[in-house]
Amino acid sequence: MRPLIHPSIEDITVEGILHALSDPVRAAIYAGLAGRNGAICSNFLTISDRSVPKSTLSQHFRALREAGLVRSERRGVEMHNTTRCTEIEQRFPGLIPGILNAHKVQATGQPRMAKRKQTRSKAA
Amino acid sequence: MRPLIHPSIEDITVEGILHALSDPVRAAIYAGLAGRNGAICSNFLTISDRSVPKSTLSQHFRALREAGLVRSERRGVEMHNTTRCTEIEQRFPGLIPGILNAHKVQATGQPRMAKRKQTRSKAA
DNA sequence: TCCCGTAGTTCGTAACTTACGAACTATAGA
DNA sequence: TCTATAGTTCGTAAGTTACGAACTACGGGA
Repeated sequence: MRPLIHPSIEDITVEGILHALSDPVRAAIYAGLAGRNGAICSNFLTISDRSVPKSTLSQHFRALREAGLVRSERRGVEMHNTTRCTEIEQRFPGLIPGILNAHKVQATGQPRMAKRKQTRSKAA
Repeated sequence: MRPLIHPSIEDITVEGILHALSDPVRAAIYAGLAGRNGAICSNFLTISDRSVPKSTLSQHFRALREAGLVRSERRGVEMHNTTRCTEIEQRFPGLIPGILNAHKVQATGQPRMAKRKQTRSKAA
């Protein structure tokens, strides 16, 4: 089994991060990891009411890891994953919060359709 | 020639935005558009010291447009393109600035490698 | 009105990427 | 050692992307 690849902070690219998080499953996994403080892969076999095959899940974790978003560590038979958001925040301030917030807005449908609440922007 | 497709603001997705901007050429085009206030496609036939074929460029503009990032308008024989960042900022606050800033950080190699300039953060 | 030049689009195809099942490796515990 | 659990890798089918060639759209003469 080939060793886990974790890019050093200065090798992390914006393109890599955006690409990794442009997939809805990976974005959900990442948001899930950021919510708790770490989790094992199999916690995400079901995510957003959708079941994800084990092999696909493994590839998604690899993508997140190699983009530098996640740190994975073997603990016995399990793989423990945590986000690297503190590091990334230092290198690219505002990037991850902006993305996570946008995903949240989209999921909860906030500005979406402006449910008769509409921050009273020029009531025209 | 099929008509230009501009998604309405509530149909714009985070995944779409991230995917569109995860391509270095598209990210550069978008940053270029955000810098000036609008430009025509052929302004980007050369970008980041790299020449981009016309057909590829056209596809990139289509991708940006259909992700909701750019508005294109025919003006005579040219296509005038502007970013939709004000709209997007309302729906996904902080997303676009975070991404643009991250690209800038990466391009100017700020935290990256800390070229002996290093904003004198704890001189250790 | 016709013709030409410029700006951008579409089509076809070759190259690349992704998803997932089957078969595998790694570890813990009995 | 045997078994169960957790995750990885491989092969392949399906999807996506890049780019040249051929096209459409528009403006400006003559």
